[in-house]
Amino acid sequence: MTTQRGRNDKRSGKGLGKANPAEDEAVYQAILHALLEGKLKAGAKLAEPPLAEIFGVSRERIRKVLHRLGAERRLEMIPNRGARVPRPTLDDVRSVYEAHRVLEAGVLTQLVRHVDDALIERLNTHLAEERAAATRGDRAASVRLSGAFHVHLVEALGNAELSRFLADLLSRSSVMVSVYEPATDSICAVDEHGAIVEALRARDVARAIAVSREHFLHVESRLHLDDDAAPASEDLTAVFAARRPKRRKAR
Amino acid sequence: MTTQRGRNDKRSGKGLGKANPAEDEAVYQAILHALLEGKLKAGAKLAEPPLAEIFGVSRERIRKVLHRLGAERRLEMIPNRGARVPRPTLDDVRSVYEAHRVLEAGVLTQLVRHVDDALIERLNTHLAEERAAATRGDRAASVRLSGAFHVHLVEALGNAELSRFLADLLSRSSVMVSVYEPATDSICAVDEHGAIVEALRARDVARAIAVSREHFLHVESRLHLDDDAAPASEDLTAVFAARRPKRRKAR
DNA sequence: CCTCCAAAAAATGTGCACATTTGCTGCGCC
DNA sequence: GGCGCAGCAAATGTGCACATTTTTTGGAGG
Repeated sequence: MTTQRGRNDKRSGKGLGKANPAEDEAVYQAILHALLEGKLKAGAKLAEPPLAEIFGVSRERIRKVLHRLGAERRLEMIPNRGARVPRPTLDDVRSVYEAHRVLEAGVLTQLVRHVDDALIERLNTHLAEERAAATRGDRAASVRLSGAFHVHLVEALGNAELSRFLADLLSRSSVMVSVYEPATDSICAVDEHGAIVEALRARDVARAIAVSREHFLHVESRLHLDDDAAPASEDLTAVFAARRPKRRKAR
Repeated sequence: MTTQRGRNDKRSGKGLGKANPAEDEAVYQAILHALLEGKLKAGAKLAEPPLAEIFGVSRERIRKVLHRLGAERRLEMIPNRGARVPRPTLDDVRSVYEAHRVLEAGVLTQLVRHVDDALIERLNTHLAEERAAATRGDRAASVRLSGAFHVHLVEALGNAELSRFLADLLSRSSVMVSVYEPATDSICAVDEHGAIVEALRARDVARAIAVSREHFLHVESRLHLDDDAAPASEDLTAVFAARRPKRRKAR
């Protein structure tokens, strides 16, 4: 039976089985970036054919990336119905913040056992950067440095698992910012970060945790549903503009 | 160039695009189970063709599952070189245990704020089960219940993110047990679990964390490299025996 | 005008045939 | 006898042609 199919075609092996891992990564990074930057609307559908066209790669390439993002819980995959940008509920967001808060409590508990002057100094250097960014009104840098502070804390433990958890939480919460925008420009207050460092320096676990807890509750309380605030584009072509040559015959 | 492909063949659409999500899941679960049970040797290669033959599914099916397990860091994927069972170093194991310890410290900190009689009662019920299993010498149940205790703790917070982190850590550590066997049958001592519950009941954060910490350090100290202790089978056919009919022509 | 249903269109899922790469074996050469 | 390299076998990676869904469309009936 097996239908000896007649060696149908075989284009001049141009870019066929060409192993190009970098291309996968490029598409992955592009979509991930768009997600993290909040350029994609919350419930938006990410269909394979258009993306394949936009990036100029095969549909399978796109498919693989989409499923990967789904496995990382960055996209919502529904069998036979494709990928969508998740639309987190307010409880989902609170859940992420709470997880971060709980995790940091554990980190601080462990950290007071290992504080040394070098660590305090590194943290203070970071605080100075944060203050500088806040002073000159650089909002983008402030957001970035604010998250980086917590990363510094967990990385001080040198535990890859914990660092990964935090990175996971942070990336998830940055996606959510596009929906539940944390108010105006009042990101993590630098003072609160400073208070954490101060408590660490004093080896005062209870106070460090208390400050950290207040800090997070403070941020959480600012969450509010900001429906129309997200101008995230609807059509994918605009979002991923100029990512790939999009091989048209012209040119 | 564009290769007018000549509609080569088309077998009698037997079971071609047959959507069968359950089959993916079955293969995934089978391999995951073998991994968690420690039935797979530490550095073993998991090649696609043999697995496809064993499970009686297409190679793509296997491939997808393998990559998924790789994304979950349960398998070590090397481009163009396939999947291998990871060979964790002693530091890797310590890292997992430390992460668990830190995480639980945070969980306990948060938990003392929400303890109520119902929770204490549930935990005590669980402790009774653990003691019963220990008394009747049921090692399998003891191991399972011992892990379940920590799951109970984190689930008491009702935070999906944190629960997922713990599940991740637990599944990772159970794989490692096959290499660094935690001594004889001295798993988590029930007494230490009881002491945690007792501290919780008393709303004594510091003591709960201290006990938990001691508990984990206790377990960690028992880790040792047990080279020859793992009789994990080498050939895959034996490991996955009788999983799938392995459709031979003979009915 | 809305609802419901059938047919068409589009999108997702999967097996297969290759291309490419890796691993291995054996033969020649130093 | 060992070392290196050419050739071969096996395994991985990828595009493509379908099958199978899902979604949209269009029209008949209430």
